[in-house]
Amino acid sequence: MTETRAYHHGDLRRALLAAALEAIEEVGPAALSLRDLARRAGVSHAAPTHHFGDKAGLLTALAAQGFDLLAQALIATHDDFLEAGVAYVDFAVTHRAYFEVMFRPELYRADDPELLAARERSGAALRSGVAALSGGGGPVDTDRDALAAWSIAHGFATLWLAGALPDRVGDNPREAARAVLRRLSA
Amino acid sequence: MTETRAYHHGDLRRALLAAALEAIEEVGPAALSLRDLARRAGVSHAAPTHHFGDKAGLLTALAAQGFDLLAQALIATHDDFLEAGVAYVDFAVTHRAYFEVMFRPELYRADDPELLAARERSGAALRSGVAALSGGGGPVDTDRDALAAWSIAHGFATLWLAGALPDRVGDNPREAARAVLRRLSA
DNA sequence: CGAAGAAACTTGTCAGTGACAAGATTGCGA
DNA sequence: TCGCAATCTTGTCACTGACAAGTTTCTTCG
Repeated sequence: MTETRAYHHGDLRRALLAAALEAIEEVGPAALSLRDLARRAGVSHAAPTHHFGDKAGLLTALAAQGFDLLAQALIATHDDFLEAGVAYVDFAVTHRAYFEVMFRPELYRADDPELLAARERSGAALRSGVAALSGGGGPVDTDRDALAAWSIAHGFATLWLAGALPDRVGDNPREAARAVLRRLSA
Repeated sequence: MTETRAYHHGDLRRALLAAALEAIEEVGPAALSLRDLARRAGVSHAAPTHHFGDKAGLLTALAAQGFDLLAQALIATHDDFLEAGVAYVDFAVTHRAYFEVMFRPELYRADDPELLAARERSGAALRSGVAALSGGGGPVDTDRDALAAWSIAHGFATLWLAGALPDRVGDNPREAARAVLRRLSA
């Protein structure tokens, strides 16, 4: 296992994405440096260009991958509203780097087809969970309910990540999120 | 009224903050360039340093001013929960540049005393509005209710700003926010 | 009034960055 | 095995934030 292999890294694209996740967790998506990623991967400063074109290209790939992972996490809750909300917050905290890129469309190409498809998959999974909640009879407005659910989960997640919440909320995001999300289903 | 006055702009600090608000609305807070602000204000590229030290200093001042404006907007709703929520969303949409900086603490000095004080004023105004809602008797948990209210308003606001919401939500943020916020008070 | 010192701003410079062009190396299919 | 395409490198440019040092204006105080 040689330490440095000249030319043909073998899996540079994947290595760069992994390095990007690390770097974003350290300095945030805005301060991300392509040259730093190249250094982390042990390649020259221009190597990333070949795989992603530019910085926005790399972040587009990351965002698409993130929406895909989020969709999977939501689907795994099997249309349980509360669990879907908790999973949403859990995803944001556990995959912070993904989440921070996903909702910053000015950093990537929001019209990328692959990304749009993955984004739609998460949206569908979310609505599906909400539809299960409001099945209890009476006139329901799934669209509005889904928007409310998405808002409360997304708001809690972003406030948590921004460190804006007071200490008394505790250090367990899943538990705290569950308590907050319950206010909506009550 | 001379067009260019050498030395002593007169109100450069304010001019730079105003230029920053403009620039952030155009390119976002991350892509903000101090040199661009200097050009907009008609001064040399190093002039901003004297007033703010560095980029983080400028954004700290902006964030503090933003929290102050938000607190005023919330206080003006006189402890009406729904109106406070609508005002929160309205602030985010109307003062997009402020809002985008305020909740990106990695961009500024989050331990700045003036900023902390302004932030605490908004927090108090928010809790005050929620306390008014839950005054209807029964066991109440104002902390948790305030967190839920903050989450849903903040989530809706950030999703709106990120352009993540589907078209069918419409183009009137106040109206759409009111419908969503009502799901919490019901 | 006027001089000293502080405040405000400028010019000059440096390392780091993203993007691009052009060239070198390697793997793969005909 | 030969040629070509994919992969990666070296070199370069304009731009940026930060800092150092100098210049101009304002203010305060003798």
